[in-house]
Amino acid sequence: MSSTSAPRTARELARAELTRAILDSARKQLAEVGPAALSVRAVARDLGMASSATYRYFRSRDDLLTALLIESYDEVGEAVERADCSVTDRDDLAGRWRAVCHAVRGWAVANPHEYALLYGSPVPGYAAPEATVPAASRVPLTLLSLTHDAQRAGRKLEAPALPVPPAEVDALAGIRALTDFTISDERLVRSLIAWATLFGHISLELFGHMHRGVLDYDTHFTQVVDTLAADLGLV
Amino acid sequence: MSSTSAPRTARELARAELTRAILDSARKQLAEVGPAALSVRAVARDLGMASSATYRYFRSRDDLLTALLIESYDEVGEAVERADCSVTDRDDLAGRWRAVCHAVRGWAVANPHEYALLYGSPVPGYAAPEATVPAASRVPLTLLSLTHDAQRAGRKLEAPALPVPPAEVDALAGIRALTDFTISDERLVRSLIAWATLFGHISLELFGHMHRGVLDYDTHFTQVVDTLAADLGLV
DNA sequence: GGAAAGCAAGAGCACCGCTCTCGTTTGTTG
DNA sequence: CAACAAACGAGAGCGGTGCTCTTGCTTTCC
Repeated sequence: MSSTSAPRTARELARAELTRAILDSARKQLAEVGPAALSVRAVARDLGMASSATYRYFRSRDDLLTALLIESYDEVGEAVERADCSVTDRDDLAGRWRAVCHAVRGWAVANPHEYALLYGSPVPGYAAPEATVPAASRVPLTLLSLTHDAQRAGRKLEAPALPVPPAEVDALAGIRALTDFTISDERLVRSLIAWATLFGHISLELFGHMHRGVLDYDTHFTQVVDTLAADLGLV
Repeated sequence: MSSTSAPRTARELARAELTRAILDSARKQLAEVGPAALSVRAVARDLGMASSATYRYFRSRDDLLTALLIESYDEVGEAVERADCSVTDRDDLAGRWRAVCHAVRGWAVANPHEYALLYGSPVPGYAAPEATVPAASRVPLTLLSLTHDAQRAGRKLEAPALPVPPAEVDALAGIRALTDFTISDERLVRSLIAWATLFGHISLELFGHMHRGVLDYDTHFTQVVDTLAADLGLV
């Protein structure tokens, strides 16, 4: 991308600082009012500048949202990677799985609007640009590499593994192209299911669909995560 | 709620008709531009009336969205219930499960904006009123009653069932209060997991998180649904 | 028949994203 | 050092939004 070198001139330095200030203010507003109500004018007001001036730093509101999107993806991605690394016994796959899953949900609960921005309905006609892909991939890649470790450790899937027909193998070719390690078809399917379960659960919880059905989200989430760990043979 | 009786006077009839027309136009716009871009003024334009006049029928844009929310919930709920009933062999639990799951996804793919309205990020500060609960419950209740049938038929869960601690039993008391039948704790947990997996998968797919990873959504979804059926012992 | 309620329409308020212009500041180059 | 070009901030303005208020008209009901 553009010049990522350190700002030499005073102007470049001021630009970097103001860009950061806009992002911080936008991030604050995002956390308070949510993505849909994020207003460029309000950000400008917060910073004491004319709203038109902000357009020198972000070409549009969508561009600003994209920047926040990447920041948030990286934030949750880093939280998840750190949670994984925090488990000193690398062979404690179930422990790592639990740490990772609870890191995702912990971040989501602490930053519900950011989570909604990442995993909720996409904004109007806006399609996330390719630039977001690397940041967005951090969490799924962490999950996949964990199940790959389980395969290397010789753990067997405990949940029933259906035969994977050739069509399904083809359908999953994209993932194999994105990863450098090789997972068995059955384990890959199970991993994707766990991925969907994880985010499905968090979305259902955060978006209010478990209201009055599940009374204690923490407890139930723990049960779900443990069950997934058992399915994946991580225990 | 308000008078649900047939309109007697000409005025009441006109009111019912116009309410319907507003809903239809709004629904059309919802499908075209999505919930966030739905505009009261555009609806009024479409109907050739002043925007202020629509406020006699819906107190606010959120009220209009709520009405669309309920309609959509009922639509997908009915699609799911019909899919279940369409399986003549009531003992073919796996077939019913497949029909139900594919009905949910089929509706979602055909009505992505409506799906986003229901299961995506909630709109700004808006909380779905209690009036939406019955309609919203139709799909999960269908899923639950299906697994309940499996229990009555003596099917055994095939995926590993972790012991359900008392705290988790308490956490799930809300669901038991909403249903009249009794499912074992283990089966209830598995059902909730399947529920989360189902909607998690559809959300990940529709919201673009499987982009370039999964190449054939239909095939993969089928694999997921079949796997869930096996887990639940429906085969 | 007349009061009361329901109604459509228009003007208007405060806000939004975004663009354009204008005068100023900054950096570069001859 | 001077001159030019690029970047910048501020302001006005456009077309759009949700929503309210007032003003008349129509329908309903007593």
